[in-house]
Amino acid sequence: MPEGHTIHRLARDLRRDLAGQVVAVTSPQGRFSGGASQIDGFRLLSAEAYGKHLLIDFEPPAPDGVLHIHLGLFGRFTRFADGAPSRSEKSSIANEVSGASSVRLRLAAAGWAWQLSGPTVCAFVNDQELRKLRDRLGPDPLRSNADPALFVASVRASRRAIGALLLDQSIVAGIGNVYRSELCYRLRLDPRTPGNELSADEVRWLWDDAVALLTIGVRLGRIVTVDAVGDRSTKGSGRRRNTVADLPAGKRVSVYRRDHCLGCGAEVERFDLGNRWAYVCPVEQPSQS
DNA sequence: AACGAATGGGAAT
DNA sequence: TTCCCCTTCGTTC
Repeated sequence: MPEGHTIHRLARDLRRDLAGQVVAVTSPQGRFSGGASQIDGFRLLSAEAYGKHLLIDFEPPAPDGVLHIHLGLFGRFTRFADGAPSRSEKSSIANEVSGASSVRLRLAAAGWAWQLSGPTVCAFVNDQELRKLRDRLGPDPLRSNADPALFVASVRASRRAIGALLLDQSIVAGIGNVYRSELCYRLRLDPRTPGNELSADEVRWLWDDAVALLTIGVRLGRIVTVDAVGDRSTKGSGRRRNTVADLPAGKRVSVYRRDHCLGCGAEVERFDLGNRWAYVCPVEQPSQS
């Protein structure tokens, strides 16, 4: 499910399956903004992620612009072999049979087909709209050319709570509700702390940890923010903890949606922060005031 | 069957 | 701030 790691992994997989191929683009649901036909039958060049946004490029003479997809909370891309829907896609099949497809977009090429359902955005956008989108996104920890100083400066200039800033895609692109609670926990930081009360080192630590966690998320295909047992990979910053291995369900996060803190067993507190639930361990993340 | 949540975000008020 | 959209899945009646 979709925080930045999901979209970057998806972009990688789409490139692997479809880059360089002529792709049949359709919208079984019929709700593709602008119409799928305008990019149907062109060669797919690349797929890239910027934060939680997925951008897909087609080779001219396809129209100028890119296919813009945002999964939102419910969106999902599913891969099928040889165009044959897999058995796990029962509901999708049932819907298609009944004539009420939930498939917003289908990308089909030799070997593989990908189907998108439930996205917030699926539209072909021109270069100007694309620029507008890029302009309202902050640095993405998963992009190698991202500038951490931008993140540090904007956080330290704001009186808003760090937990709200971490969800603001114009401050940092790609972090969602799980990572924000887990990042604050790992720094033993109350997410209600105003950004301007944090030291440059603390904010930089948040950035570096976001890079580490999101990278692991891409590799594993799921969010894991807890150190694997026996993992001693603390070289480098020393303070940095690197989560490298997958862990069993129930041991992958420390506080998010948990009743008790995985670290110390204290009862986890939950409160609204930026219109989403934030989770803290009141023992390990004591409030400042 | 009906309801509520869910790793999100934009538009309207 | 509040409302609304998107879909799936688990729980409750």
